[in-house]
Amino acid sequence: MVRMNSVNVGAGDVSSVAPLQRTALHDTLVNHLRDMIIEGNLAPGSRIHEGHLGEQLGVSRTPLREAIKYLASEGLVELVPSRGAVVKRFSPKDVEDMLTVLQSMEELAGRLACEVGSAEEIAHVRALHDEMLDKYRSGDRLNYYKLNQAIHTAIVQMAHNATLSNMHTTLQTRLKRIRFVGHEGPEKWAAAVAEHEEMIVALEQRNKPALSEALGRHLKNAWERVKDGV
Amino acid sequence: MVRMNSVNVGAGDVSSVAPLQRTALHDTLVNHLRDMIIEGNLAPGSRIHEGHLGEQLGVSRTPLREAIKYLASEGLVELVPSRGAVVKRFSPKDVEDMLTVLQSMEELAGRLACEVGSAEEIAHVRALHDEMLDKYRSGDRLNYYKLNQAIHTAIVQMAHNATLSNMHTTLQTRLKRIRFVGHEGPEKWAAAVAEHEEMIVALEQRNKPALSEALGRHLKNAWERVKDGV
DNA sequence: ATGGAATATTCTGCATACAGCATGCAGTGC
DNA sequence: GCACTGCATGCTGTATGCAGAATATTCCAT
Repeated sequence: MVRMNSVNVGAGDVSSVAPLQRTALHDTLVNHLRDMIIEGNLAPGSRIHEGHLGEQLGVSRTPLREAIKYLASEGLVELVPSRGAVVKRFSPKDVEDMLTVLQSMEELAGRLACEVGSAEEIAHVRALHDEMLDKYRSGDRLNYYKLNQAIHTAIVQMAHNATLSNMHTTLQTRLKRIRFVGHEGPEKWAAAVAEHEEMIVALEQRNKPALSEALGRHLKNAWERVKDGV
Repeated sequence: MVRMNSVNVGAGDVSSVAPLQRTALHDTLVNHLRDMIIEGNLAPGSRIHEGHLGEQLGVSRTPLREAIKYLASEGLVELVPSRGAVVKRFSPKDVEDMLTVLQSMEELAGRLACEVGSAEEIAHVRALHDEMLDKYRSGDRLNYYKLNQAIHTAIVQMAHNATLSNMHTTLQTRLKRIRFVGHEGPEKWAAAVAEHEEMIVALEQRNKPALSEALGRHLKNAWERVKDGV
């Protein structure tokens, strides 16, 4: 759940020289595997073959295994003793459960954001929103989707609560696999955009209950909209 | 965050022979290290020396490293590239953040428990509560504490939401290190017990808002009570 | 032909070995 | 006397090797 810190160890930092980003192999693998799972390259329910996968990626089994353990804790894979790791398969009930928690988190984040978010942060979210509207108008679904996610993430970030951010990210990641399926029709899409507009307004007014309620409703509706596609 | 399943793989399960509990070393280590961290055997901020620790526990570095990666994802340790793992140190702000999220989760759990909890489950919680009262009256702090935790866990369990349970457990574990410090005085202790009584009543009446509110207030107060001790 | 047992194979789990990076210390130049 | 460089040491990160479990295969019996 907590993303690993790629701490930059600049011994004697000279003025403003950017310290180079060091990355351990197992860390890289965590991200790579996560992407593979989300994008479906590693199908749910399928076993992860350390030997093959390692060879395919050009790494030995050790860092690969370490990455798998990390993802197991994140809930993306399941560890079966003596049989290795399996990409976790989520039942509809699992997904509903996650959404319930995610909704609760976003509602909390909304309230906190209204309290402690800075004017700059709010402006930033507004900017993202406007950009998203552009993508909506031009029918650019992929970038619409990305900005959509970015907005939700930004609002959670505004709560300035590290634990909340981490857990939200974890859930959002798990659900990405599901949500990506959601290619809703024009009218549903319009409804989603309208909800976003509501959210932004509530945020700009720092209207806690309104934002919280809008976020909750938005998520609930988002699920209703894509439900059939799962 | 998700506890590893120690799945019992009985190849050819004969009638009702208890399948032997297979446990992988890295899994065992996860639990062991977690306990060590919670109990303070591994001090916050201290580096984890793979060589020494492994020798001390009688295991090689490989499963130890795997366990560390798992705990890193859980947020109990931090991975520093090329310098290994460090037991995470939580700032007061971190603790407050965790409690904010924990509170939100318990409130949610309370609402769900009122909805979907069975009568048996409610009776079970009541039993735990009565037992806890016994410990309170006899001044048995340790068992009081354990039952206290058990009650909160049981209520969350009643929500029948796996994700919520897992995340709640993760947070509760992280905070255990902190909460254990809480040796409050008699009057504060009495207040905590009173709050619990309130919770049970609300649960038995399936009074959603009341239970949710009581849980939230209880946690907030619990924090106020032990705050100074941190 | 089919079910089952014995065997062969494959894969996981753990240990060990090796390479590279971090850190502390001594030595040298200013 | 101070700072910087270069070396030595220790630890992390990765690869490989080996033992045991799980699974696939084959062969025999019915």
